[in-house]
Amino acid sequence: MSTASLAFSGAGPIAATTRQRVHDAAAELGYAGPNPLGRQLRRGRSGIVGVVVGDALSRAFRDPVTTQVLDGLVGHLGTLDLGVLLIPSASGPTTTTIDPLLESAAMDVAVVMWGGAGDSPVLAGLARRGIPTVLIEGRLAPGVSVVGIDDRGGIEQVTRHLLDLGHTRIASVTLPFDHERRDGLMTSQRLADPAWEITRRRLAGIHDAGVTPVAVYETPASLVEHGATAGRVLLSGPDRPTAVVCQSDLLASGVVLAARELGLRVPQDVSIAGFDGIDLPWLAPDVLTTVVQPLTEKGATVGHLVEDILAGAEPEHRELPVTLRVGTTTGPAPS
Amino acid sequence: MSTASLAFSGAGPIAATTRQRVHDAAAELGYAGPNPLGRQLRRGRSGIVGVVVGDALSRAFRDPVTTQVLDGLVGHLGTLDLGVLLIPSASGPTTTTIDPLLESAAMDVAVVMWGGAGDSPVLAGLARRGIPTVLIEGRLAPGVSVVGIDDRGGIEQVTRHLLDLGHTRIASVTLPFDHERRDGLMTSQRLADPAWEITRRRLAGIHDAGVTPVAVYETPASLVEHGATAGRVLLSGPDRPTAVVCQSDLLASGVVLAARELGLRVPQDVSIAGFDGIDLPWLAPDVLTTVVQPLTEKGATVGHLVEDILAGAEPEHRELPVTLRVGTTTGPAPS
DNA sequence: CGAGACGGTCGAATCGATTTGAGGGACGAT
DNA sequence: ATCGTCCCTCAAATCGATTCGACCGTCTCG
Repeated sequence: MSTASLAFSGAGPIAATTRQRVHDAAAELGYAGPNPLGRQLRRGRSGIVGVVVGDALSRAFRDPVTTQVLDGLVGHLGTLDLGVLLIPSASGPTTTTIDPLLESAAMDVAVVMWGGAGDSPVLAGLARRGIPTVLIEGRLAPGVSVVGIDDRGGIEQVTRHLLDLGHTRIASVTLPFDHERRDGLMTSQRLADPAWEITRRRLAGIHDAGVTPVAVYETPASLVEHGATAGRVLLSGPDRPTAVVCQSDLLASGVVLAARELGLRVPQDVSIAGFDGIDLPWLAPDVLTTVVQPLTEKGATVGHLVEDILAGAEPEHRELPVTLRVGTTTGPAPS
Repeated sequence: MSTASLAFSGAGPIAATTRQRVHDAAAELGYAGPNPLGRQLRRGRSGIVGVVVGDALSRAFRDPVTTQVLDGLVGHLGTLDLGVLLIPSASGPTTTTIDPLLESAAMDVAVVMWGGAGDSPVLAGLARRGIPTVLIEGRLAPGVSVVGIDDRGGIEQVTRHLLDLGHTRIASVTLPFDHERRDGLMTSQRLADPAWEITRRRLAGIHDAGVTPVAVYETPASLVEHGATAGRVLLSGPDRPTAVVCQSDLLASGVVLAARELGLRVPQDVSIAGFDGIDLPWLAPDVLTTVVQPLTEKGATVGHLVEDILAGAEPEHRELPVTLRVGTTTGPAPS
């Protein structure tokens, strides 16, 4: 029945009386409105954006960075009547198993958060299915859109801030280097070449400022507890660094907690800086010195790219700016 | 082409040579595999479970309770090849606007988190579309499945724990009473009847223990900062309570921070208890006394109910147990 | 040697909404 | 009064995979 379609969609010209008649009949027959599947098949569009979260959801969701970007994305997609389908991707060390959803779920566009390495089986799978992809914080690649930030420049900026304060013994706590997600001080060999782009760039930022970290600690995930572990190791050894540059705010918070635990005053005894600019209400009265990235806007930007792609635009790369926010956790180097 | 279907699905009997021939032809034509929309239409199933989050995503995701349940749910649904579609539902005070996704997205079952009141337009909309619904922590209603916990009993238990420690002046910090989400001390009038089931039940638990709170503070959301605000008010007034029972761990953490801020020792000067049993690594060295609910299992239980519903089972109600975990934030009442 | 059984292949109908194009009715204008 | 136009209604084709049933070839057993 084509008239019924018009009656519900309200698209074509239709008499009010006819529409009413259709609606009455529908109610009588217990018809609950158009079946979305039919519409989607006809349109050739599912109205669904798959969001591939490159980590166990439990862990990814504990990071406000992920959730805030997701919020910005959902917010923008909502205005376009696009839904977000959550696709976990447990990319274990050697696991090549791809979530079946990635293989078979209907989606018009895919968004990959924490894309990691460029050779990811996730990206390969999406490419094979011919699904346009937007990457968040990944390596630039042909055919996919990428939204990133100037994290290298941001880290350089915060490192210079520490140099200006007179620090010379600077350590760093990093995000995972690769899917192995090790926990511990870095060997110079492994240090050479992180497989994960984000870790590599943020590490490079320190060198851009002309600094070679006195120690580098790799954590298995951006979580407070891992930051605390790192902090205990870095701050209790001999030749304690006077400043610690962390690749995320959660890690930095952990280091702050470890410092407090060890009886060190922040920032008198040790300066600690983070990255991301998330809310840390429980760190009060301290305010973390950090590089603020526009998280919600990042999500919204991804949404815009998705919109453009659906409108037929070419893949594109966008880089968002970051700003240094000086808080109370960094101060002059102890003399 | 029906043979092609068989070749890809591998379901029916098919000769290896034919399958190979089909695959070759597919590769040559640039055919990327079966279109999920066709399959879904034919099957009459979309393979999608809509998850309605009853709050702004940014806020909901900041609460580990939500994300952990979601993780448990996604984990179980993943084994069933079901995808999770995120549906925000900005239920403002008087807002009746329903997210268009709720009206038009394809989903086989809906899960409503933080369902709130039973008269929710969300539930009404789902019922009208005839979509089976699983409610998390909502009011029992005919036709919908509900997964809940014995929070009333849990609160009673933790209140008795405080009574045993000799406390008599007990205050409470609550979740929102309704969509107004007020922030402040409760008037006895409003206190009478919280519209939101979860708040009502947890409040009732205190009374079950034979206690009438000396003060009740309503917060606009389960977040650390709101707990801190509540703590500052409750703990700085005259006739300071010696114990505070909070309806969530995040709220309790905020109260702990407020107490520290005011120079009060926990638990010597004031005992503080929470609810949920989430990880609070940054509260160290304190361990929150709290009522632990099995969050991941709760999500998995919802997943099971979804599975059963898709298999044709009737709506069902499940209640999960809670356990009291005594930490370092409660102690004998000051004399 | 013939008939039945079986494995494999293919055609056609189906799921449900959309959309195009044709047809019919009513009203206004000449 | 008749023609033209406009507005509405409706039939039919389409999107793509699935599935039932028909058909054909071969193999086996009597």
